[in-house]
Amino acid sequence: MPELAEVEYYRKEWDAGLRKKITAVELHAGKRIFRGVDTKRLAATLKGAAYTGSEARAKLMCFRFSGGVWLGVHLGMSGELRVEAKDFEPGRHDHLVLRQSARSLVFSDPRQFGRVHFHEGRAEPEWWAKLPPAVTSPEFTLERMSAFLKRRARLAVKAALLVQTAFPGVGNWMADEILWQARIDPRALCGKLSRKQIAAIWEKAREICQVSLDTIGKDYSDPPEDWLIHQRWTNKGLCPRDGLQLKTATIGGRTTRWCARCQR
DNA sequence: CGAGATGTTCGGCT
DNA sequence: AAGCCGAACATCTC
Repeated sequence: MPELAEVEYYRKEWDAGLRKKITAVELHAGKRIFRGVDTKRLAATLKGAAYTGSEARAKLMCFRFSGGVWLGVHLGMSGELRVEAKDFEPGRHDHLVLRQSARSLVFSDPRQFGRVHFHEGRAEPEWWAKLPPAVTSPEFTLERMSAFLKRRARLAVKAALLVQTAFPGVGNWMADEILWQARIDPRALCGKLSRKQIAAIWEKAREICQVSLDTIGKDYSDPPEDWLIHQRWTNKGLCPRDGLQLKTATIGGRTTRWCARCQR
């Protein structure tokens, strides 16, 4: 499920436990989401620490704890964060449970494409510090984005939008949304895009990221009614602009839907 | 029962 | 040699 805005929404779920101490940690050691992590150390370190704050960047969340403890969570394809009762009994896919006196903070992920990061120390860990500039940030300039698309001249634009080093946080539905709003055929090669088209992608990418954060990211409310996402994911699949049946194909290894009339 | 799912990474090919 | 593609990862749902 989670792309940029969904990740921001899930991050805030754990706010219920802010400034409160972790009394116990329960986890499924050896599960894929903990690959590369010393789970014994993680559990021992978090126990007794207070949850002091969090932030989301791209599709990654970072939770901070007293004493210089950093916990990263990537939700992968099927991950979610929840808050449960203090005596909640973890299910099969509840791989990480942080107990507090009044509640349990839960990371659940059936498919386990998600992952947990862990770091102790004063300085930001590399997995958190080394993320590219957010699409909504001033550093995400038209020049920077154009240069990237030029380097990927032989790549379909849909595939380019999924490259996380260039469009951090953009996932499959956002990529389709950007191209639909910018009226560009997802199969178009980056090298063939006009300046005007590149400018449209830049503008729409920034706008869609921001509006998604302000709706889905805020309280999971719906983005504007006329967006493609409502047709793309939940309805029959008609272009919101002209009612034409959307096309479906695999582009960049992912299912892509677009309108053959208004996207060229 | 088989196919596909809002993601990332790796190995192999050009 | 960078860049591109498909497969793999693990599980559930339609």
